[in-house]
Amino acid sequence: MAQKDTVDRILDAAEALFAERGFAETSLRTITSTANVNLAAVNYHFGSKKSLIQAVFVRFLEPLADSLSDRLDAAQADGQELSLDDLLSLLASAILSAHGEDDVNRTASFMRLLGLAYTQSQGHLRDYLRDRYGSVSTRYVDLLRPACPQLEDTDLFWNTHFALGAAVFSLSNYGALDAMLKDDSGQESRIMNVIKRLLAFISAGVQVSVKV
Amino acid sequence: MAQKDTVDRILDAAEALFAERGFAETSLRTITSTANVNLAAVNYHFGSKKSLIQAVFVRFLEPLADSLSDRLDAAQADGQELSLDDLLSLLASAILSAHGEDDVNRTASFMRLLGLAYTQSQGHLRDYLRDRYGSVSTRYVDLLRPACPQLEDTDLFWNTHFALGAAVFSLSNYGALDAMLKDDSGQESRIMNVIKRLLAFISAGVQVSVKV
DNA sequence: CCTCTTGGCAAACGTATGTTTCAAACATCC
DNA sequence: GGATGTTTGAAACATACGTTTGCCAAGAGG
Repeated sequence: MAQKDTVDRILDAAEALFAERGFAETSLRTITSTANVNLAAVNYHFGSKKSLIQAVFVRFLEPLADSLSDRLDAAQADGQELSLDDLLSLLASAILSAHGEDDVNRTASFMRLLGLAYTQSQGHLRDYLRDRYGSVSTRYVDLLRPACPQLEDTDLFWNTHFALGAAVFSLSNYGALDAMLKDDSGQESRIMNVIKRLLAFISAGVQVSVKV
Repeated sequence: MAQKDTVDRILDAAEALFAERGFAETSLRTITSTANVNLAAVNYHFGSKKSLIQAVFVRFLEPLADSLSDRLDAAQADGQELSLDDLLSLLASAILSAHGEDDVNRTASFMRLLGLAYTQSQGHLRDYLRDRYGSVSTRYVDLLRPACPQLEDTDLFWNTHFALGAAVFSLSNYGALDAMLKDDSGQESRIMNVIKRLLAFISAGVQVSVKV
């Protein structure tokens, strides 16, 4: 099982380092020496750095997409409609459970990666993720529509992206923000409470309809 | 005035390229050849790439900070309290006017930079900006408190960061989102309308209080 | 006229990066 | 147990980067 070991050690190291410093700022040498594997192992097992980046995302998104699909199946089985808050907490718990609730830091660091995937150019990643996970996300958004009957499609489009921004930004900078809060007020936050706040914020914002 | 020309050409090129591709992904060679100046000019005029990055931010933030201060002065002169919506649209118009409303693209691309400053590690930038513009931002947040009397300090802290995330994310990806919307619905957005939507979204979300 | 400063230019420097190579070690199967 | 295919290891490769250097042109001041 030497191979699986090596591959996973590389993925672990890459995931943590990418989340911490970004893609371009993380060299293969840093990754391989953190993972205690030979430099050439990355190109041997993954082919290139680009493919490594994609593999990191796939390893996280695959269970998430499955978990989200399962929960949607279960929730839709009753036949009754899902409310906005149902849908939001369903998504939140799918994300949290995708790799065990215990490892909340991993979730936070994945949110950071998600943010990076958007902000850092990495066009190849965006395209790759879209055509691999587009159907799940479309299914989710389609459920949002009847949950917010007062919204036009354009309202829904922008509101969901505002919400996505709030989530990605705040969770991906959770570490820095928590430190800032502690500086200012001496208090410390717990990530579950922040997620609760975030869901409330999003829920209120998403329902806003704007006539232009 | 050969110098000012060179300095500004570098700043223009750097601003656009950084916004488009990020800091690490933009080389000095790309910047200088876009700006039609010699490679050594960057290190001659700015000292280093780090200082160039800072200079790009200062060139944008300085007028913005001034414009925001002025507007706050003017608004506070009447003596009457500022509502949340007053404060939000005041900030929005300060940002838009900081470099002329005509060049909305420049504002969008600056939002992208702002997002990068958060997500890309660039610790030096974060510290530098904080101690240079911390006082203006503190002043603004202090006005937010009485405008949302029902909020605890912790509510306000997280809600403002959620709002910041929504703004930075959506505006900095405005180009991509607009294209996506057009693909989906054939419609096209105008950025002023999106800003209007964003303000409504934020206004609703910020006022949410959460008991934990 | 000479000197000194400022800005620009081409070339080079040193380093770090992603990738490739090739031989050695290892595992697997007949 | 030897042959075969797979995985590691150390080294090299080619390239791209930020930065530095040394020289030249133009202008200012005495």
